[in-house]
Amino acid sequence: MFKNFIMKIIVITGPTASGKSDISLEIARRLSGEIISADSMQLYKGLDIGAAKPDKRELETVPHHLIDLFEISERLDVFRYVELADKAICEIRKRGHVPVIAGGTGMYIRALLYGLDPLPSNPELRTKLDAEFDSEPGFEKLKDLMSVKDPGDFQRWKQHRRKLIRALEVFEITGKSITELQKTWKDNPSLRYDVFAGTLVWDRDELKKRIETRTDKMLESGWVDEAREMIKQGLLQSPTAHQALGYKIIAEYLEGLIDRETMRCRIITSTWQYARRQITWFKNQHPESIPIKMPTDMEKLIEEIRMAGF
RNA sequence: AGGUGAGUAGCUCAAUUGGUAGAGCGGCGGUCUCCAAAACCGCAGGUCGCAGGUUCGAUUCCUGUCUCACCUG
Repeated sequence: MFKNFIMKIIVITGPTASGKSDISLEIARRLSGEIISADSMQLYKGLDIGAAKPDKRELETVPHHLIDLFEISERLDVFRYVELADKAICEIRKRGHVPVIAGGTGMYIRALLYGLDPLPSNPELRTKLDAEFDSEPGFEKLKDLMSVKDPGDFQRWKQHRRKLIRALEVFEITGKSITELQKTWKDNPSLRYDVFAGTLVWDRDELKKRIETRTDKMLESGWVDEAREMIKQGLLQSPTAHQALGYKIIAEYLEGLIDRETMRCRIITSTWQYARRQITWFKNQHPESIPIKMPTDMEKLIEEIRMAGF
């Protein structure tokens, strides 16, 4: 029959504020592509300014996917993202268009490209485990439990509450250690797609400046009001969306605990720390990706992508 | 001008009844398979305001000096 036909996709990643949206929009426009967001927070409705979603004009220029799909009260995870992205890629290819994955959530992108081992999960069990162990005193109990039940994983993650809870979840379902069930990704990095992947790379000081400028822009365009509204809707208590950067800091400002300048500085600092983690991630977890020095020559980049068969 | 207090890591502050100093935050590096804009691990920074004195030895005591804050006039 047909050989396993591997679909071609383009992936543009990079740290926050590196210009992924602009670059991918341009690529999509030129190569009749459609954009799939790879951003854990853009999936949520209402986090518009804070998640730096593309604006109306950009959304009209090129079709976008995996944006505004869920309420902030919903729980999301990598597995769910991969399902959605796979589906979106399929549909775009059916239309004869090129999927352009654009985003900074490295874990989602790596999982999409290299796949996830079929580790089981059970939402009810997980909720129960979280309630029991995801706290300071719970962590102590968890360590005691895991050290006898699953010593291997305990050794591996003994200081990492969340990973230990996940290990316990898998252990409860399968009776096996999660470490045993996971193939190490680096031993067998086989791609699920035929991909052209680029990581946007900036000079550090440049990127810092961009983060500052963008933060100011976000604040000017009403981020505080957006945050007030989302907090009212329960953002801070939400299972996943509460992790979105900045909102917790803005909450402190709204409560009068810090002044506006302090808020601004703290947002910039935590955004920078996030960017650094992303840089580390993309540097070490994505052998498929080539660095794209920014600012880049768009013509040359498009040419390069065309040469790769798009 | 006089009085009081403070001057210790980039920042906020500990400690040493005299034996050359720690923490948090920040910075830097890293980990990462179902909360990842998360969570976790590691590392590097200090001539202890400056100048003298006492002492085997001072960041710690004494004197002077500078800076800052507050108080009095």
